[in-house]
Amino acid sequence: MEQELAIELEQEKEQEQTPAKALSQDEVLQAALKLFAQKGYYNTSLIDIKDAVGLKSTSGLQQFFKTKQAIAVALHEQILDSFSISIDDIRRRNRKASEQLREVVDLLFKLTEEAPEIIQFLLFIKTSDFLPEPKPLFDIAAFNKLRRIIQVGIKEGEIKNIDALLAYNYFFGIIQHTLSMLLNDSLPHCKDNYQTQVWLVAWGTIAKK
Amino acid sequence: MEQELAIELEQEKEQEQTPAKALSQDEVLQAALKLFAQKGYYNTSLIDIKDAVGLKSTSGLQQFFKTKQAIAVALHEQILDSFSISIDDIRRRNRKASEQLREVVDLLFKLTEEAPEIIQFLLFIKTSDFLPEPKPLFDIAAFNKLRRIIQVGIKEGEIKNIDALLAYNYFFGIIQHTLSMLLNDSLPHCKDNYQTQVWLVAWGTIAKK
DNA sequence: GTCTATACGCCGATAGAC
DNA sequence: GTCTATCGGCGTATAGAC
Repeated sequence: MEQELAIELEQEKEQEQTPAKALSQDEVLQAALKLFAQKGYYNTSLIDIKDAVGLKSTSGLQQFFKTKQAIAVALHEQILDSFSISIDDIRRRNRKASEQLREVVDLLFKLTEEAPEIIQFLLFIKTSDFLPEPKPLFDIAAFNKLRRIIQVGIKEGEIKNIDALLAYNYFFGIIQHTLSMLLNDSLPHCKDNYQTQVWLVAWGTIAKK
Repeated sequence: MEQELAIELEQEKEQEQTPAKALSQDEVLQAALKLFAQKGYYNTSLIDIKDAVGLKSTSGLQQFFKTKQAIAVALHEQILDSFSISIDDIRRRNRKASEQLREVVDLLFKLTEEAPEIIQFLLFIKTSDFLPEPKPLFDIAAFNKLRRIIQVGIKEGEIKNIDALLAYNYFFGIIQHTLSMLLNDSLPHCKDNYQTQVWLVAWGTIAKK
């Protein structure tokens, strides 16, 4: 009896390779992010998520998030907010639109290398999968900040005097498509090469000649 | 008795407002296309589809397609094939890469106006939703034909001497992003305006100056 | 041959007891 | 936090009505 109990405790100890703490909300989000990015929202079940964080039952997730949808929504907000903050930071540290956009592009490429799931989620997740009605572009803070950069660039004479939305479209159309191909392994990953080259072309579509 | 029969025949006749036939495979595909484009693959149930084609039971769909997945696959093939054929036609009728690409762009804009579901499906559906393993880009005939146009353009000196994949990336990055915004109503629909303007910018990224 | 009604099996999300 | 139970929805299979 006592032995059996000891063994059970032993096993329990081994399971908790994570030293002491139980489980943090952020671990759940991180695990979900990976899974959503890999397999998509609908192909990811709560069972997958609970496995990824080493829980025995999906019920354990409920302390953090009531529903699977709530996980995706939280993730979405967190990533967009974080990106938005990065943009603020970039705008603070640089004055010219060209510099700001260059840093944004650098950030996106860096993330694509180091945390592809984030880019996957940021650019290619269909929010309609987990949001009742997809948020219009203009309600997204990060988008508006990028547009702002372009508007200022136009006013300051750095960027061609065209509709800011069109300019956004040209510039980020190229960037986004490039990232997409990188994520697919359709383009080889010698990043330093592209990064400058792609930047030059994208900037060339909107720069005042 | 005879009267009843007569009435029944009468009713039957009225039901068949579609002259004679009951339900065609293409009707199913068309209905599914609309639904998939609107709500996505997973948010569309067979019940939605059967409602859309006016059936009383989902079983009626099985005469055409064994499974829901089979519907999506058939749709995917049909659209890609049709697009591929259009490209062949365009290549036959034009000799210069610039003319060919211009016509491809015109076609895409036209479809975006007249049959947005097709563009939605063509450009923005995640094939991994219904294909066990997503087809690599290089196995898609239409993609390779577009790339071919660019390769020839490079050889003939029309297009800058850069990697054909990168050129594809620049050109269609802009086009695709534009179509995406049109589908979202993020860009107003005064197409004649954009179409030429967007084309010029996209072509400018790859044209030999 | 074309469609309906019904039923089965499965899985996922959620709630409650322990 | 875990386990168990429930509930609902979906895709699919079958048998039969017209």
